[in-house]
Amino acid sequence: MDDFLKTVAALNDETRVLILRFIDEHGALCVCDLQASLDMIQSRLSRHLKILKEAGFLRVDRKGTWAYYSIRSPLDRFRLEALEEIRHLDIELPPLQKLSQTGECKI
Amino acid sequence: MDDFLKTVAALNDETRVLILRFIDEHGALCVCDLQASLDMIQSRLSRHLKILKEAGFLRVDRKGTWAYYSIRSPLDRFRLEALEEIRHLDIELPPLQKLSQTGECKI
DNA sequence: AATATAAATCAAGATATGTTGATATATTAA
DNA sequence: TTAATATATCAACATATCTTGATTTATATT
Repeated sequence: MDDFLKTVAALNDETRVLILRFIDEHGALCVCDLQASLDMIQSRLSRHLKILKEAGFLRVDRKGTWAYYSIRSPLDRFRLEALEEIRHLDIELPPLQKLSQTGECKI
Repeated sequence: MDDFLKTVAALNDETRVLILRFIDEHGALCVCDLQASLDMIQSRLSRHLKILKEAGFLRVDRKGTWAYYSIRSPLDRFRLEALEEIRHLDIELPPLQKLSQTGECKI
């Protein structure tokens, strides 16, 4: 029950659904990429990324000071169905700003 | 997005998961049946049943003063997957007390 | 119509969750 | 070691959600 509730709680926020969808669309992204792309302050993103990670949706890979978040794989059936459902939502995704790649990352 | 969040918010509560699972197990039940079976006060149940109904999981059929709640059918794919996931949770279901049938319903 | 019963709604308080700005931690480079 | 950068965490506040007991609404019975 706890795992299910944690999973569902993670989905129960518009910000997190957007983050999940955005990472689903673009693959591994670091916090500053997301910050620039989604126009969110860092502490806010960090909080939501942690919740999504602990709910089993995301994984983190550290490369130097960067933390790259990507969709965890494999996802179990329910989480996969949730992600699929999110893919079909009419969400306007802002353009990707990949600052970490161009070295422009100056939060 | 709103529909998805409403659906997910409805699932994001232990009480509602139990109610959903209980009705899924026993079929149509009225509020006083649930009250007796789940040992919850009426206003609490009424609130959660409304949330589950408005999230598309339950339907209501009024018969006299009784309101029978049952799983809405057909369920769309995601809600069905959620229900299936809930079926596989290790939830201890209390025994059914069908007061409305025996005329013992005296809230 | 008056009464009783089942369910819905409301009001108040307690708890949880999200946001922000500030601070702490960790890694890299000079 | 010191400074800089990316990320994580904390504290404070605002908002949302859940619970309970009281009240209201709707239906049925006398």
